[in-house]
Amino acid sequence: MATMTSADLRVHNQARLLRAVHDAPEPLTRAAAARLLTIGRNTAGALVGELERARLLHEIPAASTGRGRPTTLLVPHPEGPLAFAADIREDSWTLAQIALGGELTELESGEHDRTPAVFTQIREAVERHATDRLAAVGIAIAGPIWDGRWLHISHLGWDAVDLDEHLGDAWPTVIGNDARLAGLAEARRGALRGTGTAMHFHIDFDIGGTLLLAGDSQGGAHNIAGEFGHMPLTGSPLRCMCGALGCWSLDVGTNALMRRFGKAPGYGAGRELGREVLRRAEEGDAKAAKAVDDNAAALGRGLGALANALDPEAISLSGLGVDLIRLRRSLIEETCEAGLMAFRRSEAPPIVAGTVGEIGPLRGAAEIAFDEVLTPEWLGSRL
Amino acid sequence: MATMTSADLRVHNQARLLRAVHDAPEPLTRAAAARLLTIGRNTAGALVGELERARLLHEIPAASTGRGRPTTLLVPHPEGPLAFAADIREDSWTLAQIALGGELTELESGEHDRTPAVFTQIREAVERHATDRLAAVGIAIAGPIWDGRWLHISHLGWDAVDLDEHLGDAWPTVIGNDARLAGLAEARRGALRGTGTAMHFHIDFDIGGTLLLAGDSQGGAHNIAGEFGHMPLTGSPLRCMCGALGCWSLDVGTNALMRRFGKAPGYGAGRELGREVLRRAEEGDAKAAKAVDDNAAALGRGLGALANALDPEAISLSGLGVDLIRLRRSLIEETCEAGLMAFRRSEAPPIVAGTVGEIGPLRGAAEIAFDEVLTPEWLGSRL
DNA sequence: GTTGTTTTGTTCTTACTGAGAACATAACAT
DNA sequence: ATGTTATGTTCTCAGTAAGAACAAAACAAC
Repeated sequence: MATMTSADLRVHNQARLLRAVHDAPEPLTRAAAARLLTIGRNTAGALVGELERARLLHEIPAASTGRGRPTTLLVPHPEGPLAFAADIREDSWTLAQIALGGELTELESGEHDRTPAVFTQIREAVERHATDRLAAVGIAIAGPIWDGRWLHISHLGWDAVDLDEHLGDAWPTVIGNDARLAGLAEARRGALRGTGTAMHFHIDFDIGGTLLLAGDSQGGAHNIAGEFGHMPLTGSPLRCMCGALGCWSLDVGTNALMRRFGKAPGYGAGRELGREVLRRAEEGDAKAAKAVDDNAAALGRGLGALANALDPEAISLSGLGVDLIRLRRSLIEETCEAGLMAFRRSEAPPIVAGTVGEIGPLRGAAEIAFDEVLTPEWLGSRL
Repeated sequence: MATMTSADLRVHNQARLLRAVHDAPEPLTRAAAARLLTIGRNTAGALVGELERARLLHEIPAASTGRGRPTTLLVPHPEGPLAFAADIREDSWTLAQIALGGELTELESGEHDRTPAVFTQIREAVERHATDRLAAVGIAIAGPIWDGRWLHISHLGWDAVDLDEHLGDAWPTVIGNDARLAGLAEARRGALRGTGTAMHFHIDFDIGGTLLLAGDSQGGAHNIAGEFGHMPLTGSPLRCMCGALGCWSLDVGTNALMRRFGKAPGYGAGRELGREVLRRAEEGDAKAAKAVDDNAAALGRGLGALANALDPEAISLSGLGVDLIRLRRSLIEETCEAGLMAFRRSEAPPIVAGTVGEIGPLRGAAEIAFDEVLTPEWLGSRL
């Protein structure tokens, strides 16, 4: 609960208004915004007027919906702030531009050589596209990031890469784990919208996720929470490359599928094989089907355990998880239920596929970038 | 972010002030409170004045500490609101009265027959002691409580006891799981004070806990989060009485100790045996020592897994956990570290004994009761 | 013992906020 | 053409916290 003076009040309400516009699934009218924030029409008019003059919001005539004087639609200002979001995958990257409200435009993409030089590539791409409107940059990457600075990405051989050496400070830059950001995207604009407590899991080579509380991804002490894949939830006897024993990720994800077919669980190289296993399972190949079964069962078992601990309203999945729901929904639900405490079974959390899709990490990166902007502090300096 | 008018501002700041007084480890002076809330001395004077007139705060001369005009100490008003807190254990209960700031006075205690009749006993005890000052009642009990209403306490044979049938509505009443409330007490007034992200585990017959974010215990969708003991973290092959398989609680806690000595893991009956095992282990009995070793190792293993997932700043333990830290600190730390992802090991979260002690659940119950009071809504109605 | 220093309390003014009432306006319905 | 409905606009008003200036109460230094 921050300090609040009568002058801060205005900025506070303007931040609420901008947040409402940004979060709304469809453009908000000025009248609807006033109702949503429970402020008077006069106050709404004053707030919007100042935000328009600050080139943050723009009003356009709204199509009339019935009786009553027509109102205006609140849309991002044509000269308003933009966020850039980058998604770094195992050998490629994408840069996109996002406006207030979430409109996303892809700017550029490329390949990289699996070294931290990718950050230079991205920085240069940002510089190519940057204008005065660029307010913040968000980056999604697969791997843990200690305190937003130290990268520990075992499959790229990055041990403790110092981001401060690779990112410029020309723009406020925030970075997050791809699984966390995919979850954040679902919570803000996808399947988990409106939930109080929810969980998201992104299944790729391994499994990562995030606890979402009221639309916010929980970062923990070092902004490195969410490594649910590195809990021993399925009794695997194997040692994980993270250093611990029996991690859930050894049984769920593309690596787990690959291991079934005698391939070393390399990262980045085996995504095609993973897809192939799914395809063969769909076509009736028994060995592939068994591998998918085991993957789904291990997924369900872990979800049940985590639901006991964290009591989510809903659980969403992205990446391979979407395929697993499509192919093995009932198996996942049964194993999840078996792992739930008995009294929870009658109201088990729904397990749903994410609706944001492949661009989840990119969207999530845009969200954390805009979170830097939609603050009373930033707003106060802009007005 | 709630609606805020210039009139709400006053109540908002008064709530902040009362919260500061309640949370402060030592009585706050008016001048210190003004600095803490970063409000002017004039504003502080006005706020305190109104709170004094509303019989919420009282000012007494403060001992002077050096130069400068003497200030006043902000203490609870002699006619101010009180919370009652009850702690229900397996065969006994305690009722206490708590004032703003946390001063706790035990009122009454008794035994019960392990049926929901205990709630009638407590209600009658509350009525015996209630005055106009009683503002809210908080209850701690060992077992999950669905949506604050349905109790599922297997060791008492309570399947879905409806609290609404057993608690009156004469006072606002809130109820919480004892492990969660012990954790809340540590976060507000104990070893976890000031942490952003922390975890607490209460080890009794089994193990329960809570995730604490900025001093708040996370309840989940049905206020029933925190059943970390019912995750399969240690690879136990046994079925748990919760209905799931391989729960952590099968390896940690008094029940786990008892099982080692051929006793059925009953609840409530075996606490003495648990203490006896600890005593014998301290005296050098090999079998007892091994049982304690296994308990501590299983504890550490689970803590490591959970630290990977939730990235706590610190972990505190209560109940049997305090003894385990005393007797087997290094074993717990080693097994925890072995379960951590390698890159986390250099900055593993400290594992500390709770400092609130046995009355943790009672203190936590008082906190949730006062949380009902220290809101802008309650305050607004009182002023 | 006098004087200066430091900290806090008190008073008054001021800039600013959002609410509310009254009225104006622009659509649709009859 | 007239009434209804929802929204925009203008003005007044009660209320907030900040800031400046001053008063008061303690200690420190000489």
